[in-house]
Amino acid sequence: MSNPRTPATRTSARAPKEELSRSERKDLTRNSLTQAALQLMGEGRSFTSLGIREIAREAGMVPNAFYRHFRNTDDLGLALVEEVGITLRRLLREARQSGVAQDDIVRRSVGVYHQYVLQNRLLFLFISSERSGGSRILRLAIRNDVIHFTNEMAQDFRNLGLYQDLSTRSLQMVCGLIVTTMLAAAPEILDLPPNQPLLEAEMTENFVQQMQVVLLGATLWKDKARA
Amino acid sequence: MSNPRTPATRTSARAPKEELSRSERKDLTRNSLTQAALQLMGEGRSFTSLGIREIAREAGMVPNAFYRHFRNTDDLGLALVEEVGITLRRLLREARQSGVAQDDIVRRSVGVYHQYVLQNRLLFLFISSERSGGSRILRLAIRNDVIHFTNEMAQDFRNLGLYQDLSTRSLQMVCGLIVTTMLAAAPEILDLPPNQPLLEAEMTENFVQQMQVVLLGATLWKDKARA
DNA sequence: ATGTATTGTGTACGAATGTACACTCAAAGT
DNA sequence: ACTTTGAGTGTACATTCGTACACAATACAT
Repeated sequence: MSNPRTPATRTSARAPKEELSRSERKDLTRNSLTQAALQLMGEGRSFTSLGIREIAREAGMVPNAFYRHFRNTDDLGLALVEEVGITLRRLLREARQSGVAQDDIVRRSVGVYHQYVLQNRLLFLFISSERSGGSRILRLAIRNDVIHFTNEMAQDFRNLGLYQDLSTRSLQMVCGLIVTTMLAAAPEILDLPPNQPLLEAEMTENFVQQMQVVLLGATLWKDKARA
Repeated sequence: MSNPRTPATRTSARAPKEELSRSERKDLTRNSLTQAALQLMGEGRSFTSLGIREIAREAGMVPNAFYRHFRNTDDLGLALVEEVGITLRRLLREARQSGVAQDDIVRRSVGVYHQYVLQNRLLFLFISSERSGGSRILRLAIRNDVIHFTNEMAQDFRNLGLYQDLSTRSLQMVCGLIVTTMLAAAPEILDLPPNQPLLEAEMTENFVQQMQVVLLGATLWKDKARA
């Protein structure tokens, strides 16, 4: 009982509470770092203003542990951009599934998008801020993801037989317009005070109409007229 | 010559080099503070990451002098937003003057806008970053300026007799779409590497076509169809 | 001409930051 | 069973930050 060199009941913070492999545990803490960064941005901080100590503190670990996962904050930012890519891809997948051959497609899609933005609040906040934010590296990386997203959307339109008389180039151009409008709507959705159905309806209606204008223009777009 | 208490040739940094009234000089240094903040943002910093010392240093003054002009960095941010309002207003004015009753209006307007963004590089950088940036106060203030800008554009359309069959509400909706597209183009314009006429032409062409799609949709928009 | 208000300076201090170095200890490899 | 590895800890230090206070010097009001 009275062991001379009692190492018992160590109050170690990294107690192996669950049975997980080393790399699994590493992935977990790494994730908690990225989530901590997102959380801080959700509290009104911009990414470039985040500090290593701050992020580590929010993630509940000692500052130095940060370096076991990222070389610096920009490195963490790139990890977040990866999550952006995944999230946008998932959005497209969900949109694909949620039926497209209905009347009132636009209003339905806008609703789906609205919900998706709210459900992925922090990530869309990150996208919106950093898409034209301070770090050039992140900016370009996000822009790249958005381009991919746009092109996949164009491909989906193709697969669905929509706007068949548009060239691929023009289809991408139109999808770019749609995506721009979508992304511009995100910060407004996120800034909307909750439980204000009137404001929300007004914003949504405006958004729907803008989409309809774009699609109306697209149906009448003549590729031939181009030089 | 050998004056005992020689105060001569003081190396005072605030030497009254020119004949200016006090308030004029104050305005000048205040301006140099806001410009210093813009300059720092131009070097890849986000607004919320700027510090008082940093801004003052860039402006070539001692940290404490900052407080003679602004209570904190957010206060300076609001001053920048004011400049945003003025700049956008000026853009509309220039657009108004640069002839509207021409063929190829869109391409011409896009060119004017492109030039304007480049000429006001730092300010558009500020708008783009902070329109969905970290500080809620700045975000909403900028959003307000953009709404005003949009409505003035709609009014201009009215005055020019364009889109006469659109209700004011719909005209504003369309102008919102145009402004969204314009502002989304700004960061791409600013990130474009210089002396790459091919890339630039491609981007411009895309932008022009998107505008044309929007305007095409607008001409065919039927208000009556709305409930 | 004299006094006052205001703009900018100099010094100072506590708090926070990035990161280097040495450490612990459990998991993985042998 | 042992060694090695690597995630996380603890301490430390130079640097930077925001801001308080006293001060200097000049423009303005009287």
